[in-house]
Amino acid sequence: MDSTERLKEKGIRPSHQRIRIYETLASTKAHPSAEAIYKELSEELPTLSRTTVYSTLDLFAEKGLAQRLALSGSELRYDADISRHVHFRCRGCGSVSDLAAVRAPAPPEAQEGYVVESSQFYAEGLCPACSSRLDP
Amino acid sequence: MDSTERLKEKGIRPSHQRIRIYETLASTKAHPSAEAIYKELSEELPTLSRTTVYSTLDLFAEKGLAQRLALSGSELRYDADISRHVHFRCRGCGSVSDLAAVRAPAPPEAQEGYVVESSQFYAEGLCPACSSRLDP
DNA sequence: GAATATATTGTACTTATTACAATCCCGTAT
DNA sequence: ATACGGGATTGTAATAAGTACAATATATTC
Repeated sequence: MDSTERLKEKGIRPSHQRIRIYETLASTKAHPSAEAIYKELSEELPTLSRTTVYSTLDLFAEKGLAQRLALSGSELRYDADISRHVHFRCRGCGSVSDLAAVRAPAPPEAQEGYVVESSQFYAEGLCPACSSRLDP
Repeated sequence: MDSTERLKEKGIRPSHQRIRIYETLASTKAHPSAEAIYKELSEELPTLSRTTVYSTLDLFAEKGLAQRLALSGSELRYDADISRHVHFRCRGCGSVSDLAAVRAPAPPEAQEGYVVESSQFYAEGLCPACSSRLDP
């Protein structure tokens, strides 16, 4: 299924900007921030505005087309892979990757009165490159 | 054990500011931000600086005296309860609470080359007050 | 008690994000 | 086809969280 269909399916009007933002997000495993996506697309779409990128990613997260990742780094990161998986943030280089070998916990059941809408499991530490660079 | 001992135990010099910041953090279940702690202590310690609060909380997190919580809200929150438990952020009022009934997952085992130093599991949605206010 | 190290303060700055008003663009009804 | 209306996009300005840094104060060691 192409990106246009994906957006429609989630009730999002598939404008050119939205399609390109989605495709950019979906084509990487780097878990980019809004700024990273903005930079990536700036050449191709010189009039693209930061505000559009921010609000579009926000919309994707609302509509369940992407995950919003709040990690200890400063900026929010996004992931077009909405399957349940564990994220890892390296405090050495700031990169965010998937811990594919780790089974992600199921979303918690709500306690009395709580409505759970999403959940996240993530770890922090050193990635292979940084641990060999900093540790030994 | 008193706060002074706790700080010493973790290799933190127990200055007056640090002790009061720790006690403030330990006396609440609200998971306050640096700013919230700063405001709370400002009356009592009029010369207290934001920078001190930020760097002290950072130090606590480094030394394992507190958990740093990165949630989808804008600011980092802190928790003096370092036991493994699940956090919940309400998108209605922004409050952060513990989901006591939910068993927190164990820290993930590192994949080849990764060094896992900490991990977090959290959920988002509506707290009891907001869900009855917004939903029905 | 002097010398040294560590902690705190205050200010300035950076960076991420949001607010908002103006403009643009697309789909539909005339 | 063309005009209308609403959502989408843009650009600028503002806010808010966090960090850098140099000066000062406080504590610790000799």
